[in-house]
Amino acid sequence: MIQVSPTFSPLYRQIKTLMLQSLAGGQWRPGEAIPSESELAQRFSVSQGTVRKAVDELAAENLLVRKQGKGTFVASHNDPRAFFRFLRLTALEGEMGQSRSVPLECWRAKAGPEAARVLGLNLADSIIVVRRVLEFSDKPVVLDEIYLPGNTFAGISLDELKTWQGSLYSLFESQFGVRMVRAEERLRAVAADRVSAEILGVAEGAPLLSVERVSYSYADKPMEWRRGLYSTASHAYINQLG
Amino acid sequence: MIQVSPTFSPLYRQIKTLMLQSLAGGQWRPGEAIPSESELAQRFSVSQGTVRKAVDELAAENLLVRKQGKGTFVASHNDPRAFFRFLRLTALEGEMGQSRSVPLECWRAKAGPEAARVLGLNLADSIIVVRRVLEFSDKPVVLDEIYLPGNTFAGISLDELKTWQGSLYSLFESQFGVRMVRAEERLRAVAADRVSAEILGVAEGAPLLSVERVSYSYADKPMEWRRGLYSTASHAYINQLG
DNA sequence: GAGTGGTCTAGACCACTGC
DNA sequence: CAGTGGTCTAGACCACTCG
Repeated sequence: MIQVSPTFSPLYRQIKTLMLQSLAGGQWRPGEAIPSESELAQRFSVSQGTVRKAVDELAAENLLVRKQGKGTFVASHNDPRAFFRFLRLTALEGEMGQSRSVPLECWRAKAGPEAARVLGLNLADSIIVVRRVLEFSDKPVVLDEIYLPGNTFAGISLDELKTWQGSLYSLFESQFGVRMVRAEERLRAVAADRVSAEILGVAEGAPLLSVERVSYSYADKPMEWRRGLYSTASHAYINQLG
Repeated sequence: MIQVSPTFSPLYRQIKTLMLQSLAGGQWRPGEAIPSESELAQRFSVSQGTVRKAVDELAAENLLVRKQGKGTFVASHNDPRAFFRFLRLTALEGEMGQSRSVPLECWRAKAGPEAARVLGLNLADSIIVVRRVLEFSDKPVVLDEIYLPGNTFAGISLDELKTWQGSLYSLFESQFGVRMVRAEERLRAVAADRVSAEILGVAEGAPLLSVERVSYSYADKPMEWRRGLYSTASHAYINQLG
C-alpha cells in the first residue's frame, strides 16, 4: 500500500559511486590498473560479487576495461583500441587509408553566448578555439572548429598541437588530465561556405555534413564543444542502432 | 603453454543461444512473457543465476524487457516506449509536435543489383518498394524509400499502409511476423533533386541528410533496406557516443 | 500471500597472465 | 606458481505486482 524508500539504492550502486569518485578525483588514472576485485571487496566490506556488479556497469560504460588474468584498468584514449572512439567515419569504397590531423589555428577568445551556454561558462570567461583538418590518404575530409574552456586548457598552443602524435582526446588526457567519457552529437546537412569549401576541396555551396558535438568528462561536465564539417563525397558517417 | 579449447563457451551463453532460438523460431512472441527465471533454470538444469546472466545479455541487446514483479517480456515495436526506437530526430527549437506517416506509393519490382546484394536476394527475386513521407506538426521532414523482400512481405498494399496506425516496424511485426532487432546506418549530405525538393518543401539543390539503413531481424538476417532524405532546416539527427 | 525479478553472500572451481 | 578476472552454484532475503 504505502510506498516506502523511493530513494532505494542497491549496495553495488553505492560501490559504483565510490569508484566513480576515485576516477573523477584522479586517484585512479587512465591506463593504470585499479585494485583487484577481492581487495576492493575487503576495502568496502562487501562480497566480491557486489564489487563485480559495480565494475560490470563501469566497464559497460567504457570507463573501465577488464583484462582477464591481468586486472581491471582505467580506460584511456591513449589505448590504440580507443583511438577513434568518437569518430564514426568510413570510406564509401576501399580502405580509410592513413589519417592525419593538421592543426590550422589556435587562439584565445572570450566565450560567446552559445559556447558559454554549452560549456557552462560565463561570458567573461576565456575559451580556446582550435581549427584543424582531418585528412585520410592525404585528402581533407573533416574541418573541425573546437571550443575548450580556457582555464582548464590554458597553455595549449598551435605548436603543441602540431607536435602531438595521436588523437586530440589523448592529448587532452595526457597533458591536461581531462578524460572525455561520452559525447552527444547533432547532425545536419548544410551548404559549404567559401572558406570551408576551399579547405575541403569542394565547390562552394556543396552539401556538407555538419556534426556538432558536446563532450563530457567524468561528472557529466561538458568540456568540449566542437563543430565538424564532413565532406561526404567519398566517406560516410556510420551509426549502429541497437 | 599450449592453447586449449579456443572455442570455449560458458554455460550462460549456451543458454542464451537456446533462448535466441525460441525467439527466432516464434515460440516466444513479441509482447508476451517468457517463462520465469526459476522455470527456465529447471528446464535447462542450471542455477537461476546462470539463466539470469543469459537474460541480462538479451535484455542489454533490447531483445527482452524485464519488469520487476511481473516477468520478462519479448521486446515489441508495439510497445509505445519502442515506437521511435530507430528514429534519431529532434527539433532544433521547441517540441517535435505530432508525427504522421504519409504513404505515397507502394509497388512490386525485380530486385536491382544493389537491393539484391544488401538484402541477400537473387536478381530474379521480387521486392516491394514503399515511398512515404514523415511529417512533424504537419510539415514534411523525411522522405523515405523502403525496399523489402517480396516473399516475406507479400500482400502489403498502399491501402494497408494508409490504414495502419503506428510505426512501420510495428506493422511488420504484427502483420508479417518480422521483428527488426538492430540496424546499421550510413549518413551523407546530398543535394536535393527536383522531386524530393518539392515533396519536402525545400529548394532544388538544397542540402539534405541522406540516411541509408539496413535493418536486421533475429538471425542477423537483413530484412529492410531504406534510404531517407531528411530536411535538417528545423530538425537534427541526434546521436549518443558512449 | 504467492509469484516475479533484484540483490547479496560465500564458496568452489575455471581460464588466463606473468614471474 | 600465485594472482587476476570469469563462471557457476545454492540459498537467503528484498522490492514489486496482482488478485
